[in-house]
Amino acid sequence: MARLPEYLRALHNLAETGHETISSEGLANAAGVNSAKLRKDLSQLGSYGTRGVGYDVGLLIEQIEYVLGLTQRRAVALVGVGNLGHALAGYDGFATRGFRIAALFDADPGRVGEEINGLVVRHIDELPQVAADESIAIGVIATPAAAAQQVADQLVAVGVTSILNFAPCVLSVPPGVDVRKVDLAIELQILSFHEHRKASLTAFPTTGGSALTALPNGFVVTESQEAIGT
Amino acid sequence: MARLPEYLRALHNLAETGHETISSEGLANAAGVNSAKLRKDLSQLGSYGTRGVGYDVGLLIEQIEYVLGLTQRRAVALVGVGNLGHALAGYDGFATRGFRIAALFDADPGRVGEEINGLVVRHIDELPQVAADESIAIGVIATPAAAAQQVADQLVAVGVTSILNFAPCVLSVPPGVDVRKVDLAIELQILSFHEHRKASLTAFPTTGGSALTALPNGFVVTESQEAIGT
DNA sequence: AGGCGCTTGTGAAGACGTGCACAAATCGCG
DNA sequence: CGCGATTTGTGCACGTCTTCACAAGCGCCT
Repeated sequence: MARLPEYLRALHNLAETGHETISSEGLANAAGVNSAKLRKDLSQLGSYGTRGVGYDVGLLIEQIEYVLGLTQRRAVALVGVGNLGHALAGYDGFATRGFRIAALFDADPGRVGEEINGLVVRHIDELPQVAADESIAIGVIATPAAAAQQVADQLVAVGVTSILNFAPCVLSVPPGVDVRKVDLAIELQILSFHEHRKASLTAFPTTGGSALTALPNGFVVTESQEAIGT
Repeated sequence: MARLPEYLRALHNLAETGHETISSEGLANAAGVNSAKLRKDLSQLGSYGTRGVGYDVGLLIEQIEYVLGLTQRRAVALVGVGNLGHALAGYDGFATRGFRIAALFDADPGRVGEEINGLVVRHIDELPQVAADESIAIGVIATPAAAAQQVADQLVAVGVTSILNFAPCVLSVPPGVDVRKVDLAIELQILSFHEHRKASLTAFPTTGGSALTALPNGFVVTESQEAIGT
């Protein structure tokens, strides 16, 4: 389930503040979800808490990390060291949450050789050699949209089976390869939609706005703050 | 609907390549969704294509932009000019897709005064004055998790009603304020989960892996490449 | 003018996720 | 040792989203 990482983060917070056990309601609050949903998610894990007491924080962390495959520190290849790629290369959230950026690549010869956070940027053509040394299963694409598909093909060719794509385009990959897409502009556009809806609702509180302003069969958006699918 | 921005991007691509009309199936392919789903989404818009022909690309772009509230260029305030915030401030995808970064803020005096992409970083305490000048409805939080809640409160206090949160924590905001969260590490962890699942499936193809490796009532994940909710 | 092929829009069925409400289980205390 | 307070795990019902399949409509060609 896609909510597990959120639970995991909340659990780490709780562990740091000294909690040894946590009730489903407490954890649900910390993760921003319904407590019944959380219990159902955790029950699917097969892991069990203790009735009357709650869940053992340490044990639950172990379980979730195991299910997420975080017991091994996974090597990630980052392609595209532009504006965004630069920030990603320096983002310590990856290192602290189970991942190791193993190599940086770019197609621009002007960027090759640059050192970021202790890692040297290599040319994308060196990808096969690097992949032969390190077992890289996850690739991150932070290139312009025009280059993304080609990079994806190259990643797949060297055995990458999971791709995190920041380029605003749809990638086509063979079956068995997972792609997750993060489009920052789309996130803002969704917020803009909410803004627009709110504005027209206050303007025409009874009608819900014109047929074009708000959608005919009124989109009622409940629980926000959840940007996770699949 | 949260898929509209994706359609919009695909439509812009089509417009640039000279298409004047597009069938639901063609657009569905470009956006990476099912054609029936796309038709249903568009029919809810109230906008109509022409049977036997398809949708008018230009008209559809107008309609979607209107529904998303992109007819006005929205002003965005970005708080936190660290690693990630720096990249966001320079990300031209915002400017080209309907948004204008109106102001940059940070709490670190050492960063105040720095100029990024033509904008000067101001101290977070100046937020009320800036908000008085410009009508800012959307805020982006790119601070460390420890500061995020406080920043969110400050944003809400000056009238921001939509927040895009990059900090790995849950924000609590009053009703009427929308929050979308993007956690880069979580995206990778979800991919890691897929990796783990794939690895155990190939190891034990018949059983689907041990009860802990893969989930008991096997998660079959279809259609990936969709990271949008709400 | 008429028919044919193509495409939209939508009804209906099915899958899926969500939340309630309660039984089962555990701990602590008298 | 037993009882009550508390919390998990889950059956059930409900609403939403997805997908199929097809009728209605439009343009083009003869």
